[in-house]
This record gives sequence, structure tokens and C-alpha cells, in this order.
Amino acid sequence: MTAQPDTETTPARGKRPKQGEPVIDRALSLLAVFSDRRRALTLSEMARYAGMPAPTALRLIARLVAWGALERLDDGRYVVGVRLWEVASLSPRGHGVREIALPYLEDLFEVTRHHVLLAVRDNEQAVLIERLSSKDATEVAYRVGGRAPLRSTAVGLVLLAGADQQFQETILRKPPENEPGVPDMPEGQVRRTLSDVRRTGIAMIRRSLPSRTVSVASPIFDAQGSVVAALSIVVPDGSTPPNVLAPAVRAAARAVSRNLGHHAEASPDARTHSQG
Amino acid sequence: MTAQPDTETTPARGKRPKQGEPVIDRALSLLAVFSDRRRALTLSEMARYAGMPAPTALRLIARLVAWGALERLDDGRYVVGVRLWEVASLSPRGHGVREIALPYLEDLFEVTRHHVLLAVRDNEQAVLIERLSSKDATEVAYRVGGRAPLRSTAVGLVLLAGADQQFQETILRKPPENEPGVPDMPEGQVRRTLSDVRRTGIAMIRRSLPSRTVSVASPIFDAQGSVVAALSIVVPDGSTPPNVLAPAVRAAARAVSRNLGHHAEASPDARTHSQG
DNA sequence: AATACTATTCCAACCAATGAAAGTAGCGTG
DNA sequence: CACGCTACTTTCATTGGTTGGAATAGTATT
Repeated sequence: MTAQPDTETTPARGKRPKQGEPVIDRALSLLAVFSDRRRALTLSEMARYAGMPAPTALRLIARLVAWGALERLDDGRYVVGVRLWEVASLSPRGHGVREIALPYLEDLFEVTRHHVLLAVRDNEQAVLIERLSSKDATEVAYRVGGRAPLRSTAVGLVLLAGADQQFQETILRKPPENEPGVPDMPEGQVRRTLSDVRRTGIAMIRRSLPSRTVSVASPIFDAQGSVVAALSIVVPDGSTPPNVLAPAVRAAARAVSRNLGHHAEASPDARTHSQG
Repeated sequence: MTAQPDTETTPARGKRPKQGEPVIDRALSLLAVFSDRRRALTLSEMARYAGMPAPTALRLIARLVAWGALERLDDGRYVVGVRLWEVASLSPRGHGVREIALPYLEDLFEVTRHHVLLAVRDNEQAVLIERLSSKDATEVAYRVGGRAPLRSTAVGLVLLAGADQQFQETILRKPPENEPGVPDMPEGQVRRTLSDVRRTGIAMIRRSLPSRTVSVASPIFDAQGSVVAALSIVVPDGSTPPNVLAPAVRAAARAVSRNLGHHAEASPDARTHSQG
């Protein structure tokens, strides 16, 4: 500071240093500051995390609150609002599949009484759409609304195996994420695994953290034959032989697929075309 | 351009007839055009329902799509995106209560095997947060994410009974909505019912449409002793005596309340230590 | 009482937002 | 194959909603 040079282009009073982001993007970035750990935030926290001045944040937040996207608590902090949740419940890939799959998930849940998961792919990760868990089930890593890697989870492998070839290559070429508790596979093994998943309709993963568990997942297809979701169960390692679980999971996944209009035409050729 | 000045009120070229709504409001109104019946919409439909010109809608939608609030289908139509669902899953009154309540809902579900509902109040309606239903359960009126009236549903009555006095008066003074299938109560009877609900912790409603059912609901309290949600079961009328159901519902609701920190009374400390 | 932080209000400058107009694409019809 | 119709997209001159520093008010901490 101190200097008073300014010269010709006199900023006078109102200087507008960094400006130029569309309003909507800013508003959305205010929604994005919330996370599993940050479910209730103050104005200044939101402004800081979203990277904008407090007055700007306040103004935008006011609109979001007015609409119901955010709600204000008694202590002044903000949380995600029910209205947003309401609109989001119309997401076909969110609550859409869930609504159709839920009864089957419940049936499956009653067999194992541990965890039943439903996930879809969003970009380079799996998003957990639903999770049924008994009160006394083993600890599990992911929560509903949370994200899981594609390469090191059973649902992730199923979703990856069902993605288009080009996307698979993109993922495979990336360095593995080295999740703790999961033995990371070299690229070649991942490719073999994906191929197996496509052939058998089953993916299986053992992990040791946060507890020793086995996950068995199977794909859910839509009417066009695309993999739109993955269904899986998670049980303590050793509780039930995986080869007993697999048929149950596959059957449940197929039932859901059928409900989505997937006429299981004996799948004349799983791998679309040119192979090799 | 030297426009030919027609007359005095020359619209010239660039006329800006109706302008003045904040961008965020417009963007949000684009989200609000989706409903149970309208889950996939074209650009022009969205523009029409939201009441704005197509180019404007397109520009805003593009941002929403970029962020993931909306997704575009192969046929060009737009749907609510998973990303929005993901953020919405952080809503304390949405998935928040749900996460805590779900195990208890499942226990309750196994007893009756029909419907278990979880709802919160938003404004003058109840919003359905969760619904567990068996595949062969009787038809039920409301879906998850949908809204139900306060005066003529079991969960609604519980939420209304737990609302502050002033709000209750506001609702009571409004003319009843006369839902088909539910005998509408005169104001006096509603008041008596609400009082009963507060005393017994149970609300019960019989309805004949879409099928003959009995609903039994009970309030869920938070640490401050406020009613934050309502839990209910819906069974076919005549299948199980309501006085058998009531204790089970109440017990489940209490278990959830306890889990929310409802320790009978007054929590002295609600301070969060700032970390960071 | 001083300090530090957060929340809110104010307002002049100005840039992102606006929407009519025109262009492009798809489709059914004469 | 021309024609009309509808839906979608791009362009661009105009401007009003948006912006953020500064000031003020409120609240917790030292």
C-alpha cells in the first residue's frame, strides 16, 4: 500500500479485483462446500471455503435460503435444506433406481442381515445411492451420498466393467489410488477382473479396513442393456462363503434389471463388437 | 443504425421487456419445474414452465449441467442429476434423520411387512423422507420426496401437534383441504386430536383411498425436545388391531429420539469447538 | 476495556446477464 | 423436393443485476 500512484486508470473507490465468475457457479459452489464432515457451516466458513467475500456469499445464500436449498439453524449456521432434497429425489439415477430396487434390496437384506448397497457411476467414481444396514452390522466404509473409487470396490468394478471402452481405458491408465485395506491390483489384473465381471456378472472384493469384509456385487441393466447401477452385499469375511452369496446377489440384480425393462435376451454377445 | 424512430415509444431493436429477477432465482426455478410426473424435460418445456425465453434457459441450464445439478439424456432431454442428489444427501432433515432412523424403521418394517414412513415438516406440509414397502404391500398414497397435508395424514398430525402454537393456529384457521378418502374433521375435532397426539404420542388415521388403510404415527424428538420428524406405519385396515401397532411404533420412535440425543431434558452444552 | 472475529448494511462502479433476432437442424407433409 | 413447422443454438448490442470494499453492528475472547 502506501503508494498513491494509481496514475490514469484511477480505481477511485470501488475497485473490483477479481470478478468474472457466473453467478450460478458461485451459488453452486456454495452448495458444494458442504460435505460429510461439514454439514452445518457459518457464513464466514461458507464464504471462505467457496472463495468469495462475505457480503457476496451472504447475498447469494439469502436467495438459496429463500428458495429452500439451504436452511438456517437457530445458531445462525446454514445446512442443506429439505427443498433441495425434495428436488433431488426426482433424480432418475438417484432415487429413481432406488425406488425400483428397494424392495429387492430388502429381500436380499433379510438373507444376510448385514449390508446391502446400491451405487451408480458419476464421472470417475461410484456414488452410493442406498445402503441397508442392520444396527449391529460390521462397520462399513461408505455412506449414502458418498463416493467410492471404481477400481477398489465391488460396486466400482461392476460399474467400470459396464462403462464404455474408452472410459475404461481412461481409468485404467490412471495410477491406482492405493486405498488402505484393499490389495491394489496391477493394471493387467484389473483388466482380467473386469473381463471376468462381464462374463460372470459378479465382482468380489475383500478388504481389511475398516473391518475384514467381503463384498459381492452384480450389475443392474436398463432397457437398452447398459449398466446403470450396481448392487452389492457386504458381509464379515468368513461369515458366509462368497459362492453362496453370489447367486443371491445376481438374482436380485437381475430382478431389478427386469423391472427396469431389461429383457434378458440371453445376451448373445456381451462385448459389443471389435475385440482385439 | 439510425433507427427509424417509428413513433415516440420506440422499441428500437434491443428491448428488454421483463428483466429483473435474480439469476439464482431463475436457476432455481429451472430446478423446480421437475416433478413426479415431469422427470425428464426438453429445453423448451423447461423454458416454458419456468417462464423464461429459451436462450436464457439454455444458458442457465448449461451451467447446471456443467456442475451436475442436471444431466442430459441421449435424446436431449434434461433430468435432475446425481450431483444434486449427492449434496442433498447432506441435508440434516433429509437424509440426516433418515440415516439415524433407518435401522429402527427396518426393525419395525419386519413386524408388519407393509409400509413404514418417515416424514418431516417443511412449511405447511409434510415431506416424505423415507418409505419402506414390501413388493406386495397395499397401495399407498405418497412417495419418497413427495408432500402430504398436515391435517389429514397421521405423520402430518404428529408434525402439526409438535409445531409451535402460532404455526398450528395458522394451519387450523385455513379451510380444510378435503382430501378424498379421508373423513375431514371440523376444527374443534382437529384441536382435540392434536391434544391427544401430544398426550399419547400417537396419531391414527383411517383412509379409504387409494385403499382401505390405517396409519399409526409417533413423533421423533431431537436433543432440544422439538418434534423433528414423524414415524408411521401403514397397514391394510383390519389386518392388525391399531392398539397392537401403537406400542411398536411408539417404541421405535422413542428409540430414534434417544439416538438423536433426546435425553429427557435440557442439554446444557451445545457448543462446537472450532477446529482449524 | 480492548481485541478479534463474524454478520450485516451500504452503494457506486461495472461486467455478467439478457433476449430479440437470425441461423441451423430435424421432421412430417403436400 | 420444396415447404412449413418446431426445437435448438449462436450472436450481440444493451443494461440492470451484481459486485465487494468500507463502514457498522453484534458477539465472543483476552
